[in-house]
Order: sequence, then C-alpha cells, then structure tokens
Amino acid sequence: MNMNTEIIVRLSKYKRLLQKLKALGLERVFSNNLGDGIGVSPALVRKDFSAMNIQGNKRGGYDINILIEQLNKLLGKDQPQELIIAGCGRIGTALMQYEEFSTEGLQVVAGFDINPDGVQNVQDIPIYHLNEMAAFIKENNIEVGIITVPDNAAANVLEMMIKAGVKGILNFASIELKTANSLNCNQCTIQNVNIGLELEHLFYRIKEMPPCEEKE
Amino acid sequence: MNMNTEIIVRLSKYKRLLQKLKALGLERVFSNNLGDGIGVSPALVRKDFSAMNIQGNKRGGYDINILIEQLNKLLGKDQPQELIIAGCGRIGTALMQYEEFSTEGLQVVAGFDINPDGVQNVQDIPIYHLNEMAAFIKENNIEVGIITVPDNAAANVLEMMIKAGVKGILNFASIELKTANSLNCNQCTIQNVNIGLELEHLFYRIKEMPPCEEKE
DNA sequence: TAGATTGTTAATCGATTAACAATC
DNA sequence: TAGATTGTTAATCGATTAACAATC
Repeated sequence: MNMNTEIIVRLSKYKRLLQKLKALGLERVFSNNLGDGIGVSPALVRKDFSAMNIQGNKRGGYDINILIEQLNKLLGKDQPQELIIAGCGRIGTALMQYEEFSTEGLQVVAGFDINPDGVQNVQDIPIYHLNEMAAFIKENNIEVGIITVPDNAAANVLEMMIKAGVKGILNFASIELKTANSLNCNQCTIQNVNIGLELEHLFYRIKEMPPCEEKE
Repeated sequence: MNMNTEIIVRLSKYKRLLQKLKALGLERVFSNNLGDGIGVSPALVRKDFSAMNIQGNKRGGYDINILIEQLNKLLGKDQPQELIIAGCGRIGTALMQYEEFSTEGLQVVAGFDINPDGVQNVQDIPIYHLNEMAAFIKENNIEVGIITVPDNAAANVLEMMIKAGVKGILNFASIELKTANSLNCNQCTIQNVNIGLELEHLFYRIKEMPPCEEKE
C-alpha cells in the first residue's frame, strides 16, 4: 500500500480535534465537522477513514470515543513513544521541557552532548556524552531521535544514529539531511525542520501580497 | 499568477545549494546539478526558473553569480528582513540566538513577553512587555512575527499581531492557528510549526517500516 | 558543424473533490 | 417510510515529468 505522507498528518489532526470535541461533551461527529475543523472537504475525511479501515454509521456519523481509540492505535499512541535528543544547546534543552510532549505521550528519555557537564540537568532527563549515544540507543531500543547539534556536527550525529539503529529522525540543523543509503539500508526516515526556510517562505509570500482586496 | 507554495521553498533551496557550489569555486550550473542537489528532476528546475523569468544559456547552463543574485532578489534578500518574537520562554530565547538567522539575513529586532523583567537579555535584542507590541509593530513597520507563547495565549497574541498589521506569522504553539478572516482582511499568512505533529508522523512511519528489504 | 542544454508543450501521475448509490 | 450520511466511483484539478524543438 502506497502511503501518502499527508494523510498521516491529517490523522493526527483529526485525533487532536476529536479530543477537544470530546472534552466539550460531543459523542458523535460527521465527516462534515471534521472537514471544517481541519480545513479539508468532508469527502476527504471519509476517504481517509476508509483507507484506514475505520467505519462509521451510514446515518449516525462516527462515534467519537471509538474513533479516538482507533486513531490512537493507528498512530501508535497505545504505548509510550520514547525518543532521545542529540545536542543539548538552547533548542535541545527547550525541547526537553516542551509541554506538548508530555500531553501527547512523547517521552524524551535522554539527552546527549559533547559537553554533558556544561548542561544543567533538565527535570529528570539524564544527559550523557555523545560517545555513549550509540550504546544507549541499542540497549534501550530507541527508534526516534532529534538532532539539535550545530550544523557542522549534524551529518556526523546523523550517521551515528542511523548506525545505532534509529529509524526516524527530526532534524533541526539548518543543513538538509538525507539518508545516504550507503549506510545500513535506507530504512531511516528523516524529517527536516528548517526554521530559516520557513521564514524566507513567509517573507516571500507577504511581498507578493496585494494591499487589501478580495481574493483571486 | 497562481503561485504554488512549494516552488518558493525550492527557490530557497536552490539558493542555499548555489552558495555552497560557489564557495567550492564553480561558476556555472546545469539544471541537472540543481535537480540532483535538492532532489527534484532537472525539468522541474528549468520550469521553476522559467516561471520566475530566470533565463539560462541554451548551451552553458546558468551563471552561478547571476543566478544567486536573481534568487536573492526574488526572495527579498536585498534588504534586511526584520521580525519580532512574541513569547520569550525557552524556545523564544533560543530562536533569538539562532545562528542561522544571522547568516541568512534574518534579524530579530525585539522580543515581547508578559514578564519582560524575568527574561535575561539576549545579546542586544531588547525585550518589552506584550502591551507594547502593537505600538512597536506599527512604529517599525514590522511585517513578520514568531509566536512562541504558551498555547492558551496563542490565539490572543495572533489577534494582536494581525490587528497591528503583521502579514506573516510563524507559529510554534501546538494549537494550529488560522486567520479568522473576520479580523482585518485575510491578508495574513500563518505558518504552523508543530513539533509534536512531526514526531507523531515519524513514529507512524517507522511503525510501518519493514525490517530490511529492497524498496516498493 | 555537431553536440548539448535550455525552454516549453504534451503526457503522466496522484491527490482531492463531486456526486451518488447504498443503507441505517 | 423519508431523510441523512456514509463509502466509493468517476471527474477534476494541479503538479511533476518526459520529450523534443529551438538554439547557442
């Protein structure tokens, strides 16, 4: 099955929306509600669920509780999602204390840095030397890592992670990282978060923006 | 002209790649080189440039210096790109010191917080109270802002920014912000950076990953 | 000139949407 | 039953790619 990458993002969005609707006391939703909520057509909502083998009632829409449960299971939320952070600078340590992580069941189990003693311990997350990262990954079967080291160290850390068996990487270094499929096999997914790129994008778009008239 | 949003991201990527190629001493590039470098087909490279009225030589490819200059101009890099940050917590202050910004000509000119005295001054970026943000935006014609306040304050800050005239917003709060086009007109572009969503996405994809065989 | 690369047109591909039969 | 919503098929839309004429 050729899995489109956008559909997964939408699944997460449905789930988050549903949790809020549930908190408001709703018990069922229609594809229309979900479409409005995340900004897609109702047809796409139904199609997404259909692709995931999630069924509703021909007349009564979808049961919120069941839907949330099914989405959570699909997204692997039925077990703790552990990850590590390489690079305990400002961004790395900020992420360690990121509140959203705990509410979403994401758990940072360790941080790594070339100067672990210089990092003031964050909550109860242990900070180790980068040298120990590979061993830690293997021992604890870590599958996801965040890279927040300086650009010039990023490629190196990437290779360390992949060789140690990490399968998913979120990269904050401003150089785009790719899997050189020479290492290991190409069984590692890398997601680049490039803040500078996002800003450049914004600056471009506002430049194009006409003063204030109707659209198109 | 209906401007696809992905093309702009590619323009930034071309530009960054070109700067590195230039540093290596190259003087001309072919659509093939650029395609390989950012992972698209050479046809798309030529199409992008064509859409932007950038011309090459039928035989000699593109002159790197001229190309960089043209891309920079398109991306508005010929003038300083100023922005503000609302929310001077860990992520906000981390971004203020983000090295990539200075190398890319992005300049954080002020930070705002509900407790500016609690923020230790970052380099030479002034920190003011959130109450002063609207006035600052207007006085200095600020067009781009980053939101790094807690989720429960995000919608509020968004509205303040839009009303004061900000046209582009990069939002790090974990609730997705949209332009309620009731305020003002809908002339504000919002880009959401949702780290939790990215991680959920990663966790999903690695779950689907088969042990280790050829692709497809 | 011959060879190579651009610029562009037509073909392809995939994702989204419209529409409707099935059915609760 | 009548009405409303799902699940799915066919139509649309847009972006990417293949291919090739133009041309340096």
